[in-house]
Amino acid sequence: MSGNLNPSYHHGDLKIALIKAGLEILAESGIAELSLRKVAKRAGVSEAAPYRHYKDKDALLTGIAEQGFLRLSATLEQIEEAYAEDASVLFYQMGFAYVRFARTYSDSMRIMFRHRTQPSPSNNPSLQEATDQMFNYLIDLAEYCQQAELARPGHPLPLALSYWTAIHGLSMLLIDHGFTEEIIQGQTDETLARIALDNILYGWQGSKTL
Amino acid sequence: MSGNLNPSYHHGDLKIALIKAGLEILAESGIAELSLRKVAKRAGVSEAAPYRHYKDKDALLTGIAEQGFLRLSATLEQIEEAYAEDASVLFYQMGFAYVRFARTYSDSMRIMFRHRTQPSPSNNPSLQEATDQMFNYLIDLAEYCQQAELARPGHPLPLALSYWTAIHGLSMLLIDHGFTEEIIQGQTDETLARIALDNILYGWQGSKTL
DNA sequence: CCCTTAAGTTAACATCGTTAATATCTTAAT
DNA sequence: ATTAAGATATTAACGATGTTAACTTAAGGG
Repeated sequence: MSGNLNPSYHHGDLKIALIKAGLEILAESGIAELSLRKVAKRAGVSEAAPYRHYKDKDALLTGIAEQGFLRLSATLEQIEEAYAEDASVLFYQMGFAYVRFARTYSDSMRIMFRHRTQPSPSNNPSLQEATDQMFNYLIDLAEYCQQAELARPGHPLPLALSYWTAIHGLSMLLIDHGFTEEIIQGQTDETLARIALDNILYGWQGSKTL
Repeated sequence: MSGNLNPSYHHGDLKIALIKAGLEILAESGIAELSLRKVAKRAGVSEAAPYRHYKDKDALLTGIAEQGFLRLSATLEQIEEAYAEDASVLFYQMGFAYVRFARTYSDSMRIMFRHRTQPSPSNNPSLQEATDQMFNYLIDLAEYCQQAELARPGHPLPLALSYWTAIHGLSMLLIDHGFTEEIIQGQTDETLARIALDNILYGWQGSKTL
């Protein structure tokens, strides 16, 4: 109950400490350096210790992904609070924030949206919850825009879905070099985000009706 | 000049054969089994032979990615030819085809759009060319839709960019389990694609003006 | 106090990417 | 035709990684 006499045994909260160690390595050295062994060493345990808490590396990565979704949620929440008064500003700022998050924590993004052999939602309720929490800020956004008559009425889900696919696609193409110079022509992230966001709102027919 | 007396030496077109072997492994066993050593063995050479033709594994993967872009281009070309007469149908069918390609060749997609340490376009002209060729079918699509007055006039590039980000984002979220059941609610790929595509065309304001 | 069980350790295995040293084939100049 | 040079391939080895097996230690309830 009191302090651990032998600190190498019964770490106490190793499961959480491993995720923390993983995030530190990610921030300091990037995804290429993120091995189970290094995570274990940084957490101060032996290389096989993580297996008492995570089935395999994939399971630990899922834990890290969950943290990523929580941080992204927190970011979007801040944006929502900051710009709640003006739905139009909120619409653009939330998109910018998503792209900025992807740029800043690109390795986290890759882990959050990496391929998982075992479909996560069914097998991992807490990851599912974190994902849904993030998505709910997009639902909120859609509803704000409906109230401000920026978006058609009806179910907000298809609106949020469209928003996510577009801004997520842009983010991933940006961080993984999917664009060639011929395509982006030297334009900044924000300019590209504005193009995508304008289109979400007005569509290809867009300026015709404006 | 005549037949190779010793078939283990001077394979002849090993550079191409390695990509072919990689694609075979990808199709048969998936990305998890795609190691340089296995690729080499399947091509009938020793494990270090690939290094005469590719700087490292990443370089071979880039070659495989290039093939992926060429195949995707070919797919989009077929769609363009099949539905050229009706821009609206072409608009939707091209999106469906992109999503279907992602589903069918999901491992190829992950390699095509994986993170590259050295930004590919500058260092790899042929990959850049393959990417641009694919994107040009989206430019074509935008121009068709402009002619049919489905899209506003002006530069087609922002239109194609919006299209790509949205349909690419949807595809990646689909194949890497980015969606939870709460979000997609059991809807088919095509239904989800239709939602995204409707939005590209009409935007969030969409049905209000229709 | 002992005994079960959870949690951690060490050792080992197979696989992987990569490099060094070596061997073999091809080619072109002599 | 000979041979030197260069391209291409092989074998052997190294270090790192994910993972498992066998063993050890700590914690807590009867």
